[in-house]
Amino acid sequence: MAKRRPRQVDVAKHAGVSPAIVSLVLNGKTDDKIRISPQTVERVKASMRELGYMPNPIARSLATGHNRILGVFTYESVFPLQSENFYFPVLVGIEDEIEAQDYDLLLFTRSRRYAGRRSVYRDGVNQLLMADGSIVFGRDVAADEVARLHDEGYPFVSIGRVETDRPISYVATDYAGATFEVIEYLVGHAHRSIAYLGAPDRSVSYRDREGGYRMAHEHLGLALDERRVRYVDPETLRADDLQALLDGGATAIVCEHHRLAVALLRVARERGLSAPRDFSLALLGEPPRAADSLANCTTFRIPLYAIGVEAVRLLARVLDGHEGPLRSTLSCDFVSGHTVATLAP
Amino acid sequence: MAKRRPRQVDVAKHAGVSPAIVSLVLNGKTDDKIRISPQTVERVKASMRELGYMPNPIARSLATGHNRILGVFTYESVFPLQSENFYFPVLVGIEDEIEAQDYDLLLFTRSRRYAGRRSVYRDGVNQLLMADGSIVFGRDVAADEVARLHDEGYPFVSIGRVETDRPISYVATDYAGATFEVIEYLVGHAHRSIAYLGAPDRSVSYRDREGGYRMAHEHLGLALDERRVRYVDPETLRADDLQALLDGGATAIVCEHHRLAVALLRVARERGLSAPRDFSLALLGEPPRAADSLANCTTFRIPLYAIGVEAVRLLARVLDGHEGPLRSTLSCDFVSGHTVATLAP
DNA sequence: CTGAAAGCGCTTACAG
DNA sequence: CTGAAAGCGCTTACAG
Repeated sequence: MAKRRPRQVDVAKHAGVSPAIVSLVLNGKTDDKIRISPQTVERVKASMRELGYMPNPIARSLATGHNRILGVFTYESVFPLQSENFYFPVLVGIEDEIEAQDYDLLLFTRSRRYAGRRSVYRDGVNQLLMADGSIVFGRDVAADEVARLHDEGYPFVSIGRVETDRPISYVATDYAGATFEVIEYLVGHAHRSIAYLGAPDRSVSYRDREGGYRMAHEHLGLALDERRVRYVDPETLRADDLQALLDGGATAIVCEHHRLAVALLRVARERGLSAPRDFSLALLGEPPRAADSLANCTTFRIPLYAIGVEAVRLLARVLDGHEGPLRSTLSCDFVSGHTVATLAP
Repeated sequence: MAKRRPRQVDVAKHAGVSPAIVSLVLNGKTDDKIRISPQTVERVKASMRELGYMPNPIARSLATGHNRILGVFTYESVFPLQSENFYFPVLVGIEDEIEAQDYDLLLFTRSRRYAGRRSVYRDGVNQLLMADGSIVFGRDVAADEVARLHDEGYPFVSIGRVETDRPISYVATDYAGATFEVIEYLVGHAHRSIAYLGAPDRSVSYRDREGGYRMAHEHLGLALDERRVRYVDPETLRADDLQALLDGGATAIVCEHHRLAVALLRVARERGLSAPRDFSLALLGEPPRAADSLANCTTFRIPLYAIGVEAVRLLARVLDGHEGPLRSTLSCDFVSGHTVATLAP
């Protein structure tokens, strides 16, 4: 049958040299200090061709300690290959840049199958080790796992700021700044009393937005009424909730999440209310295309593709030996939309 | 600094056993014939935890000869991660099934950078060797490379039939059958004289369609006029070409490729002609969403997602030791559309 | 039931 | 300029 592939020794024997020479010729280390006679090089190359030799990349990885493979791990429950997925453009950016950096791309799809929350560790074993380095992302990057990865010395970059005391590398999105800008815009339209509708789960990116909201109040000299900051599940949002905010004097509402905004518009309709007629509305982050009711919403655009690209760039630098954490924060583009009206004095 | 990761020997020493025992415990080979005392197992596990040991997957790959990684290589110039890409749904199917089969997914993005046509071989070296097996696809899977892969004994599955004498595994699309069905449909609408507009490049999938066209003529007892079979570049298609076909008696036209159909409708419009009023039109394969002018075209749907899934299934069987080539041919769904009219007698 | 050894196929100091 | 050897970190027969 198919006789086993020739190995380096076979080539060495065939060419009458030692395996080391074959390795050197293979890796083109023939010009530096270690000089091999041109005839020898030619003889080795001829033998390689003749025997149809091709080096085993696994063995090479073991010997060198790297393999030019970059891994991608997501904490999302579903791999972001579905193009409607929020993270899909990030993945495209990652892929493009991994190609540009001349790496292959390993998608850790296996891990998904293991119970409970997704985890980089399976039975306590780091699943990323096959790749030279990895990018991890998802709405909820697990701070403890990331800390452990760091402590192990595994090279990785997180997409999304992670709250940990470890000096990890990440690319963050400036949700705080973008939210600040939205509040500024509302204030520029004469709003002084802006309600904040947040998700019940206070993940980092949400808290960053809220931070921007609070900072804007401080910097712009607006009074902040805590009764106007509400965390609510879109499922349970009632028309009464909206009414209460408006009765409390709010003239504008910002929503952390598109589902909150959709729910808000729905309950508004129940009462015959709409934006921007009865209240102004801004969304803190781009809505998915499918959310028709938000097509013209005032919001900001998250640079998803660029985030993916930047993550790979940082990872490449880490792998090139950069010491210390590497961090980038990318800003969002404000989108004025049509759900904010100037408040009549 | 970060002291190097503990290896198996370290655990062995710590637990006072030989490395072999650690390996056995690690791989749970503790129940079969080789029995290790429960205390020993516990001691080893405790040592592993204590030292924070995690096995090196590369070393394991080298020793076992596999790593539960499946590769994906495309002959397309651009990786099909762009969601508008024809092959994108195939990739999604591949990814889903690779996950289901508990493998990781290695995307060979590196190869793209190497000059000329895309190739599995870089400087003569098979780039796929890192993965246990791979799926290759693209509009033009290189028959010579695929033959070589087969001769080397590398496990792979091709998406798309490949014309080679080697018994390779592939999943094909029944373009011939689908085209047959289209012709049958046209004949059912009283057409007897059906022109065939093909691409100048006669890649396998195109020839399969043409085969279906010819077979349909034979089986349905239709005369086939070779002057009605034309290979033409969509760029150079002229209104005169259409006119000539119609003057020659053609009442219906089938197009191999959506760009041909778009071009055909364009030149038709120049003459004030349209389908299905002045001629009937069918497209031999689903148009991309962006092709508005073909939104209602009579055509057939290519089961792209299912093709990806099936390819992974075949590959998994090959890796499970199945001997001999594995082949699947998936059929397309006819889409009646609105570009075919019944011919007045 | 456990240990010592060879092997997976490379690369890289280290001698000559 | 080239060879012999050790090492990368595992697994798997093979002895005991």
